[in-house]
Amino acid sequence: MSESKFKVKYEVLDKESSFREITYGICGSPFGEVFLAATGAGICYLQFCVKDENFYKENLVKKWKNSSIKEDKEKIHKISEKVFLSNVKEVELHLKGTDFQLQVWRTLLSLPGNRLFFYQELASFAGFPTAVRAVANAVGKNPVHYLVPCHQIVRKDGGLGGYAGGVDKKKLILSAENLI
DNA sequence: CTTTAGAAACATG
DNA sequence: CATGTTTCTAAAG
Repeated sequence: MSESKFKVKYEVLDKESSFREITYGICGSPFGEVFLAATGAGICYLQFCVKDENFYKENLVKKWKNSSIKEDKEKIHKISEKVFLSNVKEVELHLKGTDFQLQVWRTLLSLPGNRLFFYQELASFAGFPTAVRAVANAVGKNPVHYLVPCHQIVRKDGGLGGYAGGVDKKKLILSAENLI
């Protein structure tokens, strides 16, 4: 299970992004409910629901300023099946962030899925061996949970570190993938 | 209204 | 306490 990683294509946007139509919705997953959103190009937002729907909607609007969002449960449901019941290994992501963030996320995506990593290791791989804190910061900003394996990164002192969806969820996913 | 400067914050070691 | 980046706020221009 941990061997099969997603193949991910992703696209980078400028700060002044062009108009996008974003579809969003809430759906189930093996790890609880998720808020999922996608542009025509791919998934741009995926978070485990720990707050109410409005919180994520606001976030979405804030991040993708020039875009309009609309709900489409069916479409989102379809996407989620592709992600979580993955017979399909290829998923399209549509990420937006600073160069630094993108590089960190890219590194995360290239990580082998069969073991844990320390924040420090990640920093080295990303090319910023001394910028651990900055990297951790970027990891926290990752808009697409689970696909970008931010849960695979842990503290060096044995602690789990943080997780936007809650540390419990982090633990849950890790044990489901036999990494812990 | 747009740009700039500075400070605080951050999922660490 | 250092590290490097982002984000927020306040003050200019």
